[in-house]
Amino acid sequence: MNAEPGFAPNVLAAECPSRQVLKHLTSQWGVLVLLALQEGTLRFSALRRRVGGVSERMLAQTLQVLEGDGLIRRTAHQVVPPHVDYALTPLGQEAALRVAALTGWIEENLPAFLGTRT
Amino acid sequence: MNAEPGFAPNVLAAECPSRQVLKHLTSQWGVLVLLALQEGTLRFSALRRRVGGVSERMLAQTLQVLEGDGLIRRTAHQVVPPHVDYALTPLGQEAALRVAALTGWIEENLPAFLGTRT
DNA sequence: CGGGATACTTACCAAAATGTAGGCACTTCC
DNA sequence: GGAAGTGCCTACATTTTGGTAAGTATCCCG
Repeated sequence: MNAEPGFAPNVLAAECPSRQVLKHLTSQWGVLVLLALQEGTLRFSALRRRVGGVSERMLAQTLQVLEGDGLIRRTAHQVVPPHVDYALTPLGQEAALRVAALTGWIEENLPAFLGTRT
Repeated sequence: MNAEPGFAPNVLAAECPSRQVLKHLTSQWGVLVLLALQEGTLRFSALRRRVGGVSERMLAQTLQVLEGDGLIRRTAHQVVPPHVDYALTPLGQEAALRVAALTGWIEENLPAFLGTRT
């Protein structure tokens, strides 16, 4: 399909916009949120409980960034006790796959890492 | 082999040591260094030129962290104009594969990301 | 012999990331 | 009525990250 960028995206180039996306995706909490949402839609406080150690502030901020990149979809139900849920978009699901591949590999090889440190 | 951890590594848990490894691997410069070294051994200044926008300070720091995690191997040749090269260890190569899968996907889908932002 | 390259380190400083604490508006549960 | 839960936001403080500049020792190039 078309795709005539005039330039090839390259993360090794400082000016490439892909750098920003990379930064968002690989941010401390970005990775974990993607991972948590891979299992299904979650609401704010459930997400907060799922992702160990995240503060409300950082969770809210991270969610906004990821939503801005089109990776997650935020749905607010106008009911009295606020009810909002977050889910991955198709794009987000693809991203989550790659992220999960990385984190899964880390978990599997954790002994190897712990071993290198005496 | 054996593998009776007594606990399952889980990045979603705040106390899990895998969190540290994840942080190193997904750090701004960590990702890019892994990527750059995937193509082959490089020496310090070549690496610096390869990774756009990195400062000497951050490159040196990043290399030390990744070396500490056993992802890269540093080899210093004791010659008068200093000559040091950096290469991926087998563990580092596996990590680089996953990281490259993520960055490659980002580069391919960059138009989709740029599109979400009006 | 001055300038540049090599591979760093250290000191100093600015900027970004992140945590803490409190507020808001309203409901339900006890 | 009072406490807790919901989904945030804002202000303030601290921690981490990252940049700049300079120093080090030695060699090669012109």
